[in-house]
Amino acid sequence: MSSPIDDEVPTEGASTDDALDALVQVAFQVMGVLSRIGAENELSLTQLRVLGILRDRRPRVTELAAHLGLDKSSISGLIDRAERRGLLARERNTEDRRAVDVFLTPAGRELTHQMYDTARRELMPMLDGLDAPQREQLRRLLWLSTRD
Amino acid sequence: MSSPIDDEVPTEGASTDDALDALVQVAFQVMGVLSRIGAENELSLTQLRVLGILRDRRPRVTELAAHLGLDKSSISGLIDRAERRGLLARERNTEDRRAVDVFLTPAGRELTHQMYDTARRELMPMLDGLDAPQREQLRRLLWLSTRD
DNA sequence: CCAATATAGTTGGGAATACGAACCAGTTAA
DNA sequence: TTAACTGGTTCGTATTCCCAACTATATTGG
Repeated sequence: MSSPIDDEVPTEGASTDDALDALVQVAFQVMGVLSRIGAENELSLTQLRVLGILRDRRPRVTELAAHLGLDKSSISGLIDRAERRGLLARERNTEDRRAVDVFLTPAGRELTHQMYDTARRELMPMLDGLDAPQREQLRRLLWLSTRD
Repeated sequence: MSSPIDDEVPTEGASTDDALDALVQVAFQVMGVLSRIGAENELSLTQLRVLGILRDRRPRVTELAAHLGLDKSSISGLIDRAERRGLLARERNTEDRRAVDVFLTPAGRELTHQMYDTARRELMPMLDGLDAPQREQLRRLLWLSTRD
């Protein structure tokens, strides 16, 4: 059993792996920043995400769960706590009265906006080494990655 | 604010924001993948990270905590459980006998390797839209971002 | 039209994560 | 050699997340 690292694939190999490595590194850094900003406002990363999703949506609980990749039972408590803090609210859906819509309150919208502003400021330095054309390039490259 | 004559200086706004947005999107996707791979092996994202860090290091507990941005008290239990599963081990540092070094067992190394292999395969599709030169470019751009 | 079935959300139990405070045990400084 | 400091663990608490069980509403088939 030798180390299976020795494969020398012509064009696919090293460049791709390194790009992925870099991507993972950056991903963790981004999470760190978002996590910290959340913590400063007594919000978990997941709650931060919830607020982010609600910025431009009014999903029902199940849709929210799907977005987050979580079980719907995990969402209830999450919503409870955020609702208790007045950041979001529930409302019974009128068409399907089993369903519950979730949406930001004005206070929640305000806080979300403020946090995402902070996030932008704090993430900015990560791109310090890039000039405008490089940023544009990065955006285009990453844009391709998220097209699903 | 829009002097259409010279597009040199004030291109800070939209391009940067969009690049950051894309970055955050991708970061969440990456986390999702890693998280799932961890879960398939009954490991939390944090534990996955611990194993990843131990691949090429033999830190003491405090160093590990610093790497993860966690309190050292959070690390003990984490190590306990992974140690109980035989994935890593502790050893009293001989120079400073208060300190405890943490390192992978062969089994832990094996599992880590296998998971990171899977991760590479699963993250690969994210770069599907990019050809080799673009990947190289991405790597270089992101590389700059992680230079701290 | 109504019983069987499916779906939406909540609740409760249990394991894991993370923090801070309190606590030993070793180390360094006064 | 005390006194102060540092490295790790333990304890108590809050949160997150899953699964299973449950209630309420919707849908379907006979």
